[in-house]
Amino acid sequence: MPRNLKTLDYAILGLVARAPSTGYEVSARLRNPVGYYWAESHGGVYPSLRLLVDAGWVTVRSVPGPGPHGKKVYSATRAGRRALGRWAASPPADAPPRDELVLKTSSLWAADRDAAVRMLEAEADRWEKARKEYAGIVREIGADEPEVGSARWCGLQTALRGAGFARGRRDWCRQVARQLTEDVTNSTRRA
Amino acid sequence: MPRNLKTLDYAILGLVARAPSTGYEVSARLRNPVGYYWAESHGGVYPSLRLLVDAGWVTVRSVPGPGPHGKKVYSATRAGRRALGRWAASPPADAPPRDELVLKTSSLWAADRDAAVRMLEAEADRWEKARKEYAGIVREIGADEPEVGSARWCGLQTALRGAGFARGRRDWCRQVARQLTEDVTNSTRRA
DNA sequence: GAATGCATGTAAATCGTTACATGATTAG
DNA sequence: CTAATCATGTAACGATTTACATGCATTC
Repeated sequence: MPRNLKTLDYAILGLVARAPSTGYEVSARLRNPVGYYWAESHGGVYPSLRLLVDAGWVTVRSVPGPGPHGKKVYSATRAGRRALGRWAASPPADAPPRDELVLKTSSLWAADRDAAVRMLEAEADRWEKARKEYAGIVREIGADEPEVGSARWCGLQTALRGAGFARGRRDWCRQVARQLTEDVTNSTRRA
Repeated sequence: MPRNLKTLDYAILGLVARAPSTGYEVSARLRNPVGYYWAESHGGVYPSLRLLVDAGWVTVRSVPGPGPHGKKVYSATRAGRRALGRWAASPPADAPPRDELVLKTSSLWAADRDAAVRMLEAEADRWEKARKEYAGIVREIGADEPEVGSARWCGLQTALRGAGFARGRRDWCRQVARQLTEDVTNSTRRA
């Protein structure tokens, strides 16, 4: 067996299992929509596709196309779809959380009060924008009333989670900022 | 100037700015509580501390202690605290989201229905546990009514965010699982 | 006296990003 | 005819993790 599979490999397998694609298309979908919940750059795409082919989970079909290397369309095999399903239903690893905003918040006591408030308000705006974007996707997919358990329904669920996350974060930013501003007002009045 | 600073460097600066610590203590706090929002392993701690000292943001004091290297206590300088504050109030980079659970959910259409439901319910339980843990921290810090803008107040805000995140995720897992089970029931009845 | 915890540090391996290199096709 | 897009791939660099290596102090 070759190197063991990384999360990116399964992300790519999931894409070609939904629809046969070229590596280029995989890269594009990896940015959007996959990038919303699993962002990774394109560097590993072609090696990963080769690996999936070696594992027998994906097949390639070379067709004439642009560029010096032609064009290759990748599709998932039945074994690939089964492997994808097994992986998807297996418990996710404790995701290493990497939340720079929260980390920064934990050191905000060392910052200038106004600068902190400005940062938090800007973040609140950012997440409100993100929330709207997710809500749009939810409306779009939801309009079709996709069958429960279908691929589109899965996409709807992930967008719903995105919207919930963005809303929660927006509200949190606003609350933290409000406390900071109200405290400034009180101190000024008291002084 | 040496290599430019990484997020880990600021995380460590934030720790020694709160309280003078040894590298070992920094490692421990990096797991808990920092690990809740910025998990990273200990490999880079000592190089990072050296870097912070070189930058003039942290000072070392060697004291006799266990081990072949003795013991070194690191503290932040005033310049270090100012740098920390500037960093904390600067807008966070678009964090590349890495949410394995959501990624898996997007491929759940390929999975066995029961296995999917089991996974989601297990995740819901996990996040309910996490939520309780965060709620306990919130109660603990909140009991002191820390001054707005203080270091402890910042810790309270991060714990509140953790609790909100865990609650949102728990509810989402439950909803997705419920839809999946109810659909199975309907199909069975109809059949 | 054995295990655990404190304490420092390094090295190798892996993982991921960015930049590079090439070139056909299509739209303006 | 020029720019953008489609398309494949590699190489170098940087960041992270894991494993290693050492040894004092304390508790059981």
